[in-house]
Amino acid sequence: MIADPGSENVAQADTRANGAAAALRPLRADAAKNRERILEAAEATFTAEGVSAPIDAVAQRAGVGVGTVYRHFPTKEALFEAIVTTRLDELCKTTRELAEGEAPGEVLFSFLREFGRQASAKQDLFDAMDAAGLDIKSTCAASVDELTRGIDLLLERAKAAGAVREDVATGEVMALIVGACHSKQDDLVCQRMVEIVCDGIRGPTLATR
Amino acid sequence: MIADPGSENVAQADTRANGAAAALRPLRADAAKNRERILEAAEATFTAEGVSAPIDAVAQRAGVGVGTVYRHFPTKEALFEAIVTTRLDELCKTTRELAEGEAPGEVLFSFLREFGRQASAKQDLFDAMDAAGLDIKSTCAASVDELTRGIDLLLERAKAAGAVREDVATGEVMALIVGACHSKQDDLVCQRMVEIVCDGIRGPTLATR
DNA sequence: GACTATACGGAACTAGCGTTCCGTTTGTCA
DNA sequence: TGACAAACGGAACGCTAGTTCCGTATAGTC
Repeated sequence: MIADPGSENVAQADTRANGAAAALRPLRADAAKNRERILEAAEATFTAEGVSAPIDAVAQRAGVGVGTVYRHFPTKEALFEAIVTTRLDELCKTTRELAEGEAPGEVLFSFLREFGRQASAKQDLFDAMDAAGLDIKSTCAASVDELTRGIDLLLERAKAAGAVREDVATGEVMALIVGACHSKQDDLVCQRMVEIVCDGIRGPTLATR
Repeated sequence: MIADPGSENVAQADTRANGAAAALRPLRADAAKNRERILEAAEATFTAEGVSAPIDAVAQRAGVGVGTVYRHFPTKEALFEAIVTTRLDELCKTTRELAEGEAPGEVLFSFLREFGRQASAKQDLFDAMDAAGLDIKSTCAASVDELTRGIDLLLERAKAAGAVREDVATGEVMALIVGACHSKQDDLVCQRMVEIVCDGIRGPTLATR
């Protein structure tokens, strides 16, 4: 179940409606239901097959025609963004909730575990991060930026508490976690890799550097 | 310059020649030169643009027609494999050379640095590892397996010397390095990420675990 | 120099996928 | 219940990229 980023039951993406004047007209009941179905089907499809899955597959899973998909989302990219933005925003919320925690080191590490869990379960998240690194023009960029700021806060606090070495950057940590969880391995293996990364960014090791 | 994995100047891939009987006939001089050109162009193209670069781009860079490319390599995949196999085999050779080294810990880490350097410079290598994780039927799989065994040896020695914790697996290390270097960042950032991974697999940290 | 197997070039074919178009259906409201 | 705007379905279009085909060119040989 995916919530609209903005208000509900509003034909935000319907570019085929009568221009800008109709932009805020409420959706008809069947249209609202279909929009929801499409979002759910798209999430399931992209999660399972990655962003390269064809729109037809999404439409079929949602039980609608492709035309209906395009009525709600003007391009495939727009559909993708609607999903990923939601997911990124949820992760953002998690950083804000965690930021209040008392042990900044453990706060950071448990967030990174959650981040890894999501990146490994949802192929599309990885794809989104990937795309964000390549071209910034995507609408997801705003959400990625906000998430980056959220993680940055957790990281700075952990550094201040001495739980993490000073010389790691937020982008590096994000790239490491996402990269680790990209090679579709067992969830267990992903968890272990995340732990290795966490250990890597802790304070100095016993071994000679 | 890419060497053929097997013998030289042999029409190994020319499926359009007169069947199996002609399989080992020496290539004509111009054909041998073109084959070499195609391999070089393909390496440059895939390195720069990833595996999704069209065959036309390779042909154009090589200064030949697409038909000529297909005369030498029956599919795009075959061309890709010819290149990646060569690169993987070189990395394998590196593991064997390093295996003789005296400080197993440093041996492993310097190999991982080299591995990361290659993965970050050559997008195609990443793609190859990616594909290998998904479907094993590819011919690259043999080379990936051999490389895995080579790294496994280095890792076991490093463990035996106490330079690396016992609970990391070869596949994890490989996935971490490749993953870290995938998100096309600066070379410098990649190096830093590799160092973080190296630290992560060293012995226990000073921080509480 | 002539002959032939080998190799070449690139137009044409094929397949997949994003997107559009338009005739048909349906929810909503008077 | 009838009218109409809103929404639907899916065939059709256009583009990209992999692969094939065949007429032409040429290296190698006698």
